[in-house]
Amino acid sequence: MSGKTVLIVDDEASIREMIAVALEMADYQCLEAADAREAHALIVDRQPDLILLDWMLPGTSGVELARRLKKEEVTAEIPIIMLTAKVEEDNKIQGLEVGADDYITKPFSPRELVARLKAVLRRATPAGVETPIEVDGLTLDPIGHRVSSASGALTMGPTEYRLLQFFMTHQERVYTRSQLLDQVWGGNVYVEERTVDVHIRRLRKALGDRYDHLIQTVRGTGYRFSTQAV
Amino acid sequence: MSGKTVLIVDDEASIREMIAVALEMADYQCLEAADAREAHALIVDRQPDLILLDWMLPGTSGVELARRLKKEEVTAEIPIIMLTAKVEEDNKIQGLEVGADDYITKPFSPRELVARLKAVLRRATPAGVETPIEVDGLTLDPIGHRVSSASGALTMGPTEYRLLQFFMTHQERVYTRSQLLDQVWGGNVYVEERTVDVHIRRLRKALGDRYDHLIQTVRGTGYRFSTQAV
DNA sequence: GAAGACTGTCACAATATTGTAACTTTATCC
DNA sequence: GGATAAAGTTACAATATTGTGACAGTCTTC
Repeated sequence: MSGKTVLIVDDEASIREMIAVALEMADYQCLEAADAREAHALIVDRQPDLILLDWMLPGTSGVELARRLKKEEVTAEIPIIMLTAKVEEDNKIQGLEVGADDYITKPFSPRELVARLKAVLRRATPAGVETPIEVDGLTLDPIGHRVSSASGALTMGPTEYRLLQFFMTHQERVYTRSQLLDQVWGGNVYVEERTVDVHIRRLRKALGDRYDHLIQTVRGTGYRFSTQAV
Repeated sequence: MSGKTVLIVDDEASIREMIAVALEMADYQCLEAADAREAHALIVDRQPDLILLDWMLPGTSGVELARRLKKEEVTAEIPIIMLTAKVEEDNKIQGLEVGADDYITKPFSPRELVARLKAVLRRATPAGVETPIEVDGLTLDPIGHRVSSASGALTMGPTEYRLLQFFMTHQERVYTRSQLLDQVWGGNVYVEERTVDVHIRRLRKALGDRYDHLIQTVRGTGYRFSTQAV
């Protein structure tokens, strides 16, 4: 249910597959890329929660890719774990500079990989997730799993809650129905796009007259959470 | 059964493991962290009863970490024992300032470690844990191991008591079934998640109509103890 | 060693949530 | 202004989640 998405970037298919199998057993969803280009496309498209990046890559090196990713706004906050044959001090320093969050030296056990990965994700998430988010008196408290306004608590279904949480952490940006299905429903569900509309409707209803204008329709595209008038 | 949770923060895995083995034999549950970040994540996540902190840490020093922890509300009352190669007066003063509760100089015997640790825990517990907790007339008295309301004593099984105690010391926060199993049943038991539901039911029943609303169901997630209406 | 309390699990009941289809309303384009 | 596409709404059946009572095994207590 909490299935985070992990992007595996390595040029050896066998290694990718080995990792993917291990991660899927631990309920992570996997994406695979063999080089920097593929990686980049998948990141933009699927917005993984974590990137497993091989130190050596054909063309651009892993370090170089990491550096590029950390510079871009979209990808800057995605944690990166470097896979390296042998961490040398030099590498480590270079890696830390570009912002890798952890290192794993090959060969490694699946158990270790999953453990490290959990640790990194745990470290990475709290900042954003544990703090209550407030907009115009509408507050979402992720710790208590509550939404409230001045006039009291708002009740809504789990999906509406997740939808609102996603929107409040990604304000002022339009998402297509398909992106919302990916982000809120989680990767590989087979659900009609119009279903999003229905949940948007339910969310608006739960928010009430006072706040339903925050969920804005962008005709022909999707929806947006915005504090600015349409 | 009284298994307290101890967080070991040291960058050397071998030392961590040595300590962990010693503590586990003495019926403590151990968590391990190699650096300040991991430590922080684990503290937030698992809320240990005591922290064993190495003086020297990569990046942030142990002293610095201790200072930070003592400042934060969540962690301020968790006792800290510093591990140092050799306590010099200078260190000691610095350490006392940041609020470490004891020092142990490496190398130390497991026996000594456990003894010191017990002493610190004995000293530390009264403040936080032995004080009765009261909510809306419902009182849990950890010393007498009793729960009472205006209309008299409430009886419940041991598990229900621990569950209530956990909830009353962690109010307004949602816990998943798996987290409750970790926290209330204790780390490594293999029990069905639905068992939590049954004990929640028993606890609610024991609390009676007057108080059972304090245990709230958060559909799709878990349970929460809250004085606020749903 | 028997009575009683406590636990964990199961099966079934009670609810809440979900996705979809069908229908209505609103915006857009010519 | 009418045709057409897109989004809003509602109702409903299917599904998922939680509540509840019962039961057998285990541990306590006297």
